[in-house]
Amino acid sequence: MRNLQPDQTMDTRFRLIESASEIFIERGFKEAKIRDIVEQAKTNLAAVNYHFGGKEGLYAAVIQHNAALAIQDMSPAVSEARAPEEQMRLYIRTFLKRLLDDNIQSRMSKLIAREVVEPTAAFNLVVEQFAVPLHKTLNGIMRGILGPNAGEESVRRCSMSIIGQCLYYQRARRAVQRLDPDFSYSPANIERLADHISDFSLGGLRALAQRRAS
Amino acid sequence: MRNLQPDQTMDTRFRLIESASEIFIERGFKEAKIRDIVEQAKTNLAAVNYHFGGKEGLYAAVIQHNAALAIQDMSPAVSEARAPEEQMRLYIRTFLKRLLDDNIQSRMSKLIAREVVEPTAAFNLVVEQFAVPLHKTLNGIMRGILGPNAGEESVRRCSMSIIGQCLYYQRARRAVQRLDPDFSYSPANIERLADHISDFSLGGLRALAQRRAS
DNA sequence: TTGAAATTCAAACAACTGTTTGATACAAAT
DNA sequence: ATTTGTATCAAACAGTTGTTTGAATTTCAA
Repeated sequence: MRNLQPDQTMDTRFRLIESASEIFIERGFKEAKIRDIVEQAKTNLAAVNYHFGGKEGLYAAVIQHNAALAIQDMSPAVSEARAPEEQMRLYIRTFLKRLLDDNIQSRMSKLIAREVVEPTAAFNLVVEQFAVPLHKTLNGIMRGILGPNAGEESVRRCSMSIIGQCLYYQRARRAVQRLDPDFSYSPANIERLADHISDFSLGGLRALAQRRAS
Repeated sequence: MRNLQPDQTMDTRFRLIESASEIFIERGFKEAKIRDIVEQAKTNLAAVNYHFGGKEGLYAAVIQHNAALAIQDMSPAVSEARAPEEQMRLYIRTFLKRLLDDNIQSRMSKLIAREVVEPTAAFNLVVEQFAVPLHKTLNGIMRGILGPNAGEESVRRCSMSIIGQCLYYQRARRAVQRLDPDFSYSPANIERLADHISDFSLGGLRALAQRRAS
């Protein structure tokens, strides 16, 4: 049974979750090797099975841990800004930053992105609990721009057009670097990229809204 | 040494390349198991090493073989249509179809898409020889719509916005199905999806072109 | 037909990787 | 101090997977 005193036990658990978070995010569930995780956590190979029952248990703990860290500001994009156009800009900037920066707060977004593109046993949990709400938020913003007459189908496809653009820059990093040698993943350039995706998408949305109006 | 007569040798080589094409495309290089490939090819485990020198050699042969099959109509989008807007529609429809249909002709596009998202040892070859030309074609179309005053950077980002949308529907299939239960990967719906991406992107491009003009 | 080269095959090999084991160390409680 | 439960560790285990081996078979030219 688990012991919550601040002793070595908790330290090992914590160190394991920390290094596992990094390695799962970097390489994905299948390619992440337990031996690499325990080495980085400065503990023994058997520790994963002892504390988490196995690799899958560790992965579940990683999701739970990072969900708790991110839950506070998971969807901050909507409430603050007023016009849906500004909500969208904020949503895109926030999402893209999380996919591409190094913050601990952003880990859950990266885990979700992984599950979306290469599902594991935790797919249903992660999508149901995190991806669906995020998507619903974006759908709401899309509807705000497209207007009340837009069909649900059109709304969802616009959301996916935006998500798709953002994910591309995360998943296809090496190809991006080759196809656009000037491109940099610096914070400043990520801002500029978010602006491009926002401008591009806003143009697309307005065109769709207009077409529907005619 | 290789013998080109139409005997059992060539049959085995051919069957191996065929089943390997399917399995590499379906699961990716790392997850494709030689034992599955040889079983589907109805031959022995050692055949891969005998005929191709190893898994990597087989993968290289798969790329070469499918490149030869697709080379004839790799970039047919540009020449036929006149207006760049129509070129773009055709490009998107063709690319999306190839990513999502079951044609043998489309295999090379799927292999390229895999390399873009999860590079293997063949990344440089594949990107240099196939992805770069495809991208240049699309860049040309983008420039046709954006006008001569658009910066190279803007052109490239628009290309990537389009590619990103298309790749999303291929790579995130399971998430798409969950987030949009009505969505179907039927040929008819793929056409409609291509229309959406085209409309959305055309709106974005026109907005960018206009902003530049002002 | 015969013999050499090419091909196929079952088996073994070797490296990798998640899991289990049994011994040891440590902590807190009686 | 002894006991008990917890934690750590090195080692072994078991399954998977790419590769190699050596014998058997087939092919084909002389």
